[in-house]
Amino acid sequence: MVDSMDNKAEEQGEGLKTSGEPSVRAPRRVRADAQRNIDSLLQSAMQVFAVSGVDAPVREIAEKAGVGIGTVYRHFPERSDLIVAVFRHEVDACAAAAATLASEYEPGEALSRWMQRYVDFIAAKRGLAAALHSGNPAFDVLPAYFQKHLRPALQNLLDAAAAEGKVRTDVDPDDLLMAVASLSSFSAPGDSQGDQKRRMIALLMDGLRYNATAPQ
Amino acid sequence: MVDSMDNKAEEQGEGLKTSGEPSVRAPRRVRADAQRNIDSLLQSAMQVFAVSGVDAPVREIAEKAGVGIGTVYRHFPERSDLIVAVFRHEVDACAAAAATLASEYEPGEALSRWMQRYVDFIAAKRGLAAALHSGNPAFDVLPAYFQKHLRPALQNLLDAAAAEGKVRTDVDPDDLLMAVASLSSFSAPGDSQGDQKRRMIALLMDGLRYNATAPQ
DNA sequence: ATTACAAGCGGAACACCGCTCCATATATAT
DNA sequence: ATATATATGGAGCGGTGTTCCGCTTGTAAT
Repeated sequence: MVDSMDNKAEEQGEGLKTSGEPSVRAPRRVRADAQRNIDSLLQSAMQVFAVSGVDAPVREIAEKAGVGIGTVYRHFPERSDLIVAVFRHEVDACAAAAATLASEYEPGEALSRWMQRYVDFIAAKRGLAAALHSGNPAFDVLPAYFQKHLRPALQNLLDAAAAEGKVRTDVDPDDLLMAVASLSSFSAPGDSQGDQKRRMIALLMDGLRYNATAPQ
Repeated sequence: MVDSMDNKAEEQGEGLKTSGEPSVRAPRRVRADAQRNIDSLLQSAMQVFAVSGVDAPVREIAEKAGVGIGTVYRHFPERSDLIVAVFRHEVDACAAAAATLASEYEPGEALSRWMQRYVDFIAAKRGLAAALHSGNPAFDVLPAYFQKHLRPALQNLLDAAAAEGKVRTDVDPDDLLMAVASLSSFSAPGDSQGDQKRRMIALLMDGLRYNATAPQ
């Protein structure tokens, strides 16, 4: 019952910014108007979640997208499905940013910039992280998705930077992702502006550069 | 409006297991039957939260306690007040365990056992930790309460252990509390039984013993 | 172009939630 | 025994997630 949501429309949610492929596979899977509504819903959900948090009412999202409630539940049978879909979408965007940055900057700089991108991503997902650990089994699949997509992205950046001797070669991307995510959560009481977090993450990045093979 | 909940009944919730004092201060503050209901509510809430998580409906708690919904809201004006009260209660219990253990075991052993107690406490509060970071300002007071009560408890254990040279003297109790709590959250996907967590915490404790002044 | 129909749609309705309100009941001081 | 401040219970309110189903529409075969 939980696993039976594979052929859902979530994967079809292209066209938001990375509409590379026309998203056609099987002969006419989803109707054009339906696809339009799905895109619109993901757009609206992303914005509403960002503003009002993941507890925002479904009706609000439906209204903003200009569709009825029934339409929402046709494509996302449960509220959590919408959340998961948005989360995946943003993970994809963050992973895609790695390739973009790698082509625009030299390896060390690309790595730095992507880490900042990643930190922003985690920070923005504060409310969602709470939902993640709320015991709802619907979110159990997210950590795996998280790791599966973000790990290779970071791996590439690390390899490129390591090839130039900018960073060490013995760091596990998973550890780095987890460590940064972990540091980004659990803020101390007096850390109002997140300064402590920033410092801790900066330190972590310095540790990454420690003992690199060559200064240049 | 948020700050005006000071003279609430939460503090009166004695008699659960540590009914040392009769909890009388001002001449007849709460009626006896009311006190009984408050205790019963805290008991029920603790059990229900443990079983069904902090999202459990208030009606269920009221029913289990054998009181009406109105009674719940008389003593705990908002749902979050009940959660806060239960949380404080369990923090108190955990802090109290420090003194008990200190009197029953030698310092090193007492410290070890209390850390295990603390880990259990954090693990059990998984759902609550999610609520904690959900942005609800009602929970803003909890980290302070957490630190204020648990810190001295741990400090005493550390001092006693340090006096016997069992542990280092340069560890900040807050850092230790935060580190363990942080490690207990954010479980990795493949860490089903929490083995990784246990290992990481054990390592942390070893670090605590590293460079202690004397082997005996 | 017409047609047939699966796919999609909207929103009333339902169950359940947190919370309010107030007529009623009761513990306590006198 | 009486007075009254205090406490109680639950119907009811507004809001939520989710279901259901009659109606609409895109699509493909004709």
